[in-house]
Amino acid sequence: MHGTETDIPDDIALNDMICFAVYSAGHAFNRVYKPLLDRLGLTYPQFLTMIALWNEDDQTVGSLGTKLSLESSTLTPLLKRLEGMGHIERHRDKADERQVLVKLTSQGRSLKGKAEDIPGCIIAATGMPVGDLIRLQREIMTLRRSLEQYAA
Amino acid sequence: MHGTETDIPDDIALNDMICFAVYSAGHAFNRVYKPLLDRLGLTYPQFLTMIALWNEDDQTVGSLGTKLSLESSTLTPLLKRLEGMGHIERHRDKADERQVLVKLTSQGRSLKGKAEDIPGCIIAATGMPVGDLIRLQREIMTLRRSLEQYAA
DNA sequence: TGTAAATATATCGCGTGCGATTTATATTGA
DNA sequence: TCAATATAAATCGCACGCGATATATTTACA
Repeated sequence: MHGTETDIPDDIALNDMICFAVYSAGHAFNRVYKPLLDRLGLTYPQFLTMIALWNEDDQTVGSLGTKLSLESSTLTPLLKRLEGMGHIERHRDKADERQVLVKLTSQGRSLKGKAEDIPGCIIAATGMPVGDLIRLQREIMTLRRSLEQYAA
Repeated sequence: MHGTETDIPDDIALNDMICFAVYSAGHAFNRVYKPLLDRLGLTYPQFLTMIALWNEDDQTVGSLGTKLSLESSTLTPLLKRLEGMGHIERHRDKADERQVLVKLTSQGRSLKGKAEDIPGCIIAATGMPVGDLIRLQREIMTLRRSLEQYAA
């Protein structure tokens, strides 16, 4: 019995698994983003990092990690690449030398302008009304919170 | 204006973006799966591949790639690792030597038994009623299909 | 005060994931 | 038939993503 409202399927089928739906939808998003982000010279995680900085400049690596749910082992090399491209600067915090502060350069700030049409493209790509999209987005964030709570 | 039903936000905010919701929910699933799959000695993509084979043995690399939305450049090394563990065998198709057929070994088949409690754990981790989960899963698959269509 | 514990970031190894290319085989059509 | 084209996997380079560990700095507290 598959797909009924109350039973857990006896056989595991990829297309009935919510984790696989999320996994493959993530890949699908990446494929839509790829040509849009190529114009900016950014990867998708780099783009997310820039968004976090456009919203709040001068953050520590840890603060970015919390917002993006990424470890320093992922962020440090990524930030070094953004620094190499000239979009950000990294400096140890004078008040607490353990921390590294990440700041946008003027180049990094101005990149935001080139990204302005991207959200509209993504919304178009989903083929869904914005209201449905917002509702779905909130449900997935709720799911994420439950999973994080369970994993912790 | 954020979060209204009709407007595209002026400022891009991570927590309002459906792509980020999907991206971070995917990571959250991975963190929940990690301890469960460690018992099987599998990674999450390896687990998905085994599920595809438990449902239909003796598939080509291309068929697995279609079902998992993965390229041969991802699958080939992954399948070699599964082969190295003794879960599968890979042989060129006699009828069409371009294709490689992937078959479960008896060890690979019996691994399914050790995975039987995993779906229940995942459902518990989501903290959602199964009915809601199925509905959400279908909505995300619909989203995925739209994105794939747009990317193509 | 001075040492143990905690905190923040960086480094390393391994497994994805994909675009671009290569190699081998099969199909097509002049 | 046989050369051009198409198809299927594999290979390579690069960028995540994380667990485990290392390093540096700060905090706690005996």
